[in-house]
Amino acid sequence: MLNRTQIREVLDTMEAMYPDAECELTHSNSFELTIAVLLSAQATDALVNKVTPALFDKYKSPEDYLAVPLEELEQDIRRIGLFRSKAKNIQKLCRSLIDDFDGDIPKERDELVKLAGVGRKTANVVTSVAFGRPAIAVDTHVERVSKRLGLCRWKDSVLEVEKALMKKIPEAEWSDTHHRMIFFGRYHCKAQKPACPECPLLYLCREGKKREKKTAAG
DNA sequence: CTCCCGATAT
DNA sequence: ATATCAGGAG
Repeated sequence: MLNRTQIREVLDTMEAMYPDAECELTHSNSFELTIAVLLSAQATDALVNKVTPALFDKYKSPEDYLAVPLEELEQDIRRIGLFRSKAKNIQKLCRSLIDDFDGDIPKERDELVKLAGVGRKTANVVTSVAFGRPAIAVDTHVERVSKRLGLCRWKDSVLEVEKALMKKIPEAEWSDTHHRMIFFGRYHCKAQKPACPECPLLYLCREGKKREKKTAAG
């Protein structure tokens, strides 16, 4: 586990690497963002961004998504994967937006998670990106990076990772750090082929040092 | 815990 | 061929 000084070095290094890291899901309002994040479960942002332009052109309101048969919406998002459950969740989400939330995406996480297909991670993204609330959404990248660097314990659940990060990172830096960790994980500390040899954080990374030994021996 | 699931990288 | 991708529901 990293100490205070090391955590500061991690935050500063990531800021230097990705000073302008931000949400890469294309969207023009909180409703589109929520749909995009829901669709991005177990899919890459790049793929979601290929599908959403036509999708957002066709469906502009909750009513629009409810006006077509489920099968039609399924076909419109099929390429993203998990399309049956996602299509069903989108229509359920739109129904409850109209019935329970006056047609608007709620701003609080506790309200957001009541929507179908919206769990804690998606709610954190929406409340943070769309409404500027401080939050750390722990996705696959944030979890992997946090565990490799030692910002949390290896055995931590996703919620425990989030709590560890919120405790160790100043609240004012939550949202920026969150996006920088996404970029760091997506483009540098990748799941399959991490760039350890050229990593500025290798000196304090348990996992990176292990990998260095491995490649040196093998 | 399992299931959902196509696209892409390795 | 297999792993992974801005997870969530049952």
